[in-house]
Amino acid sequence: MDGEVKKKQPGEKKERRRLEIITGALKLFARKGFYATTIPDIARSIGMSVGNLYNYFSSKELLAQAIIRHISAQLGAKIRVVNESDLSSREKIEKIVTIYFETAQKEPEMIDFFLRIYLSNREVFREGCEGMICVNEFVTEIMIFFDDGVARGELRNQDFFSAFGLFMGYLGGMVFLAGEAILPKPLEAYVDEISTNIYRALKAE
Amino acid sequence: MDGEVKKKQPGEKKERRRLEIITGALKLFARKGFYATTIPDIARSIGMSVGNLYNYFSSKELLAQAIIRHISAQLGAKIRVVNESDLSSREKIEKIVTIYFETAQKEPEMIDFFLRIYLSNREVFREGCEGMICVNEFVTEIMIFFDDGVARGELRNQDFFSAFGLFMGYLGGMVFLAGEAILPKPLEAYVDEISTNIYRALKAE
Amino acid sequence: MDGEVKKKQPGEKKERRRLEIITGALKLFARKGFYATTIPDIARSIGMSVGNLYNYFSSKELLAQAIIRHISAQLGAKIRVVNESDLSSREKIEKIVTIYFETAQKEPEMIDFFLRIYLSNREVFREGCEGMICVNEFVTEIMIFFDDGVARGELRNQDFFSAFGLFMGYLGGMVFLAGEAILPKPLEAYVDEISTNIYRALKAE
Amino acid sequence: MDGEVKKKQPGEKKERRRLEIITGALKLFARKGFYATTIPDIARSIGMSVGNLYNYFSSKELLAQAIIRHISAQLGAKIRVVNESDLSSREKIEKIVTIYFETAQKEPEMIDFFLRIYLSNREVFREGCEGMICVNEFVTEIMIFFDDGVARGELRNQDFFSAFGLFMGYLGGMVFLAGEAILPKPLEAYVDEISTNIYRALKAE
DNA sequence: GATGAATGAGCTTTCATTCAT
DNA sequence: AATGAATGAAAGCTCATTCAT
Repeated sequence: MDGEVKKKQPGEKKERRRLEIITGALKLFARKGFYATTIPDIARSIGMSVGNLYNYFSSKELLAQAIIRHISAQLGAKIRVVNESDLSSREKIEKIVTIYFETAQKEPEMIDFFLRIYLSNREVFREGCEGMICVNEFVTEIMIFFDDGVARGELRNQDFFSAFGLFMGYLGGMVFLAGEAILPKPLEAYVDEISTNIYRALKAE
Repeated sequence: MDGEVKKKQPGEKKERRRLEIITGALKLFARKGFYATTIPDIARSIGMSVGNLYNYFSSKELLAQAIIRHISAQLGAKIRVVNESDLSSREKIEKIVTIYFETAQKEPEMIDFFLRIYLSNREVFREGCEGMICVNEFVTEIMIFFDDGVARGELRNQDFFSAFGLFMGYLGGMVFLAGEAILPKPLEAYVDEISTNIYRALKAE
Repeated sequence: MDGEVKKKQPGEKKERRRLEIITGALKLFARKGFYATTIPDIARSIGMSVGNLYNYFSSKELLAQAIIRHISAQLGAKIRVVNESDLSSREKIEKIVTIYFETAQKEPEMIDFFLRIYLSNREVFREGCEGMICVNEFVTEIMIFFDDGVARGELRNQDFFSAFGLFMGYLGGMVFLAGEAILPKPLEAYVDEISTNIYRALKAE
Repeated sequence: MDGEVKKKQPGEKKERRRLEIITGALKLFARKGFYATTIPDIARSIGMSVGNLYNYFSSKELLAQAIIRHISAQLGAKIRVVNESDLSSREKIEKIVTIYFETAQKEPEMIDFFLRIYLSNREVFREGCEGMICVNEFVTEIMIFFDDGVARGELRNQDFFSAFGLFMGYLGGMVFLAGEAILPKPLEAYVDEISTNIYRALKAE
């Protein structure tokens, strides 16, 4: 009478489909922008009908919001690993920069969506992603990294947002420049320089 | 110095009208985004007919490109003044940060357009603004600032783009956070902290 | 009286479900109109799946037609009681008016469906409810009332439809005005006046 | 300096186009219903592009509201002529019934729109036609007819809406029956009988 | 130069209906 | 009998752009 009843858990296969949509839409949005990507585009790219797509996400905006939550969770999880290690702040910075750039290299759509869709089309996220709630998991990990560093005496105690803006603005800026094919060297080649810059900016004393 | 023939310089009044369009469109684009702003919107906002507007800019994209060039020129000019002064690099950084934040405060549409329209809707600038040519004047001034600092031995010699990404990514990130009303303090209150962070990251030794 | 085999009577439980659908759909149609009511709406409102609903009614139109037949039967039955009484025509008119208004008050969806769905969306009833066959039971009772009155010498002998149009058009018009909250008095307050008007119009001499 | 300036009166030709749309849309709405008539249908029927139609009416609902106002004005004007004559109430009733039926015969779309679109799809008129304001001109004339009759002692003084419901419900009902091809005789053949019924119902004493 | 009516492709979204389970 | 995911045609509406005046 309590043997796990599998049936009727509202998802399972539906959850898989949902993820397919998110992944497919993410790619298109990142490549072409929010407005230049149409719902038929997305549906076609994953072999689903327009109507059915709407059974999963009842508007284009809601889909975009699900995507940013997805990205935030993915990136957050990767950084959590770093936070849970016992590296020094200097080493953690390098790890995080590496993670960010690797992601930008291997799954460019994730970072691109973040930079070009989420940060720029605020009207799309106004209702449903107030403040930073849709990006909460990611921000939280950066906050933990920073607080830990301060607690250990490795980083200067300053307004979190000042440090956050430096860290994320810098990385975002570099990925943008890379995307525009302006950088003379490949992104990875900058890891050391950038980590050093960030560390110098944030370190104690 | 006054013999110049006024009439028939290919523009003059036309040039004035052109600037009106740029200024009006800039405001609307920055406020509502590229796609949500319509040509009739723009025409109406400056009391001009759609048809006539097309006599000045033959497409919405070309108008947007003219705007970003305009912004780049404005910001570039402000930074040139700093570069031409004989302040130390540390002081110049503070000046530039102040200029950027003041602009964000007083003419938010300029920075907003840069962050939300130019950086994000790349498809709009793909043809006509390859690389950073439309933003050239601004980038050049930052480059001059950096090279001077290095030449004077005040800044570490490193890849320019690494320094540029730090500087502009950081400032852009902070303005974004301010725009989202996430910052606990007003933007100006961060000038010192941020300038310090940037200087520490870039300084020699 | 109890030997009847319960199982396998081609309906029984099926008949009960059918009625549930009719009642539920009636409410929604009357409230929101034919086109604004969706099949999923209806299914949800009675806790049935869309697929299964189609086992009972193979199209939205057929469902609407079943509903109007249902209403006609209900109203017809109520009027039959009046016809079978031995009241005078004057009294019968008053009874019928009262029944109509009471129904409009207590089960507004019945009258509303009649006025707003059946009378207006003729395209829905074009095939399947030609003429007045779907509303036959109701019309028949009005006809009986009229013929009786004429036979008894209480009502003037005239074209039935002229009398029918007066009777039903009048009542429908009043319910409409009531629904629009235009009437200064509650509907019941008009029973006497209206019955008098109808009687004067139809009475012999 | 005061010779009538024709230019720039906001309409003229535009007004003509507007009327074309109203007339064309009226026909389609009356024939197929509000929801079954599409904007492309309407545009095609008058040889205009969809986009341009929206320059005249910014929504389907607003178009429908313009139509009912148009109809009300037309019918109101016809009845006004009767009101301004010095016929007896009995004769006026006959005139009005004749006008109504003639209109139903010659321009059936006007009466049909009134009965099937305006009266039934209230949601369409909820915002913009509150109460009876869109149908004001017509109702006013009926009110004048009634008040005059009472003032002259020809009609019984009773609640106006009771009389209005009788008059208009009756006529509407008859046109409906005619439209359903249920009447054994042509509509005009009923004028006398109906006028008599109405007169008997309303007359003094 | 200036006007704004006109075009029409294209967008997001809806929904009756089907069908594999 | 029952489910609800899937389909896809079609709807209302928008807007960059053109062009006759």
